[in-house]
Amino acid sequence: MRLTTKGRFAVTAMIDLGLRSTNGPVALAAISARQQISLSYLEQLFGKLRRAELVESTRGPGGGYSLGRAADEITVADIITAVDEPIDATGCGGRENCMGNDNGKCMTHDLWTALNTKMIDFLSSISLKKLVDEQLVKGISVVESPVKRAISSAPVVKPIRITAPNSVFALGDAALTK
Amino acid sequence: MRLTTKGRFAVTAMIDLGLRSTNGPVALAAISARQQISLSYLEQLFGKLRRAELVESTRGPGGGYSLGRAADEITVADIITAVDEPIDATGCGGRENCMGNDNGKCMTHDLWTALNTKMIDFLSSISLKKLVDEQLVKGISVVESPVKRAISSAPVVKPIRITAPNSVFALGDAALTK
DNA sequence: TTGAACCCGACCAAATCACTCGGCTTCTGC
DNA sequence: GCAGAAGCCGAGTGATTTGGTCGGGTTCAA
Repeated sequence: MRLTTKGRFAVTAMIDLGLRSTNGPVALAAISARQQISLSYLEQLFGKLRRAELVESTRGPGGGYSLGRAADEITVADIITAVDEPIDATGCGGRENCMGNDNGKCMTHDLWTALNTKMIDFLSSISLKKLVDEQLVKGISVVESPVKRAISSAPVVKPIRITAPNSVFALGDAALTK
Repeated sequence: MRLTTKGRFAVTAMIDLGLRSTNGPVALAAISARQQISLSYLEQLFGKLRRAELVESTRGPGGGYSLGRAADEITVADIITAVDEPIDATGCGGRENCMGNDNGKCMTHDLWTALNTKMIDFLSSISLKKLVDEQLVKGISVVESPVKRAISSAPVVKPIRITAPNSVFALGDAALTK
């Protein structure tokens, strides 16, 4: 499991979906507009999320995506592993033939799978529902999006795109060690 | 904070260092051989670790690296942020001018810094000492490396290099949801 | 003064990221 | 029954990161 902005986009989009999927499917175009994520990129991410059965799609007009199962049965780990699909990276190929040093099997193997497991456990302990509820508490208005203003001829606001630095989990204001 | 193999290499190397730094500094060449990490790459990583004061260097023959402070005062978060130096990535530039949607400030900001903080807290709760002790319990032999065999004319075993898939925290055998 | 070790910057191939484009399929509503 | 809204899909792309090499330093013990 890697942690990049890719995963962050996915989690963000899933929360947006979780917030609004109570009445019918949500169109990617809406999420794209709200979260400032490119539509085509969202399509790619949701393709993976759908294959992982975290979301379901409804085609045709009025269609969109809905959650594949209850929000409290989807974890952050699910989402991130779905879009990042890492497959394998124990460092030593996979089998314990990673010798070449003194002790039989390489340290890296055991060590990293241990830390790995901890991370997975942790991210698995955070459900989508939890994150959605946190957003609701913060007073986000989930009003049925007032998409009235100039139905098709809006100036479309320039995609600005902040040359997104793709590091994830950047340090916030809370002074860490550094 | 990103989580990539870079961070994994750094953590692995630091544990190797923690395991053996009881008697004098440890040479990068030794870590390179044991952990199968390229020497020059290690030099880059340790350059950053040194600048973050997580390790100290001793130059000249017999030199090497030692821990910059006690192993229980170095956390995994310290190590990863030292080598990955992410600077910023709240998605919305940094200030709360990330509007363009209905509600004043974008959801992404609060949301991700929240998750971010959780991750930092978690990784900050794991000390290097903890990881080192875990390795010791597993019966790793930290015998003073028997580097006697053919002092300089060894066949050097081919660097194999498993075309390392650089995903980090790959899923172990423990069946996750997927 | 040799040589073991760290130090440093330039450079590189491959992969990944974030994204675009263009064309398609499916389905609703008129 | 067809226009169009939506999802679906694959190819391509520039920028960045990864993981690494190379070549030269500097420092210092023996």
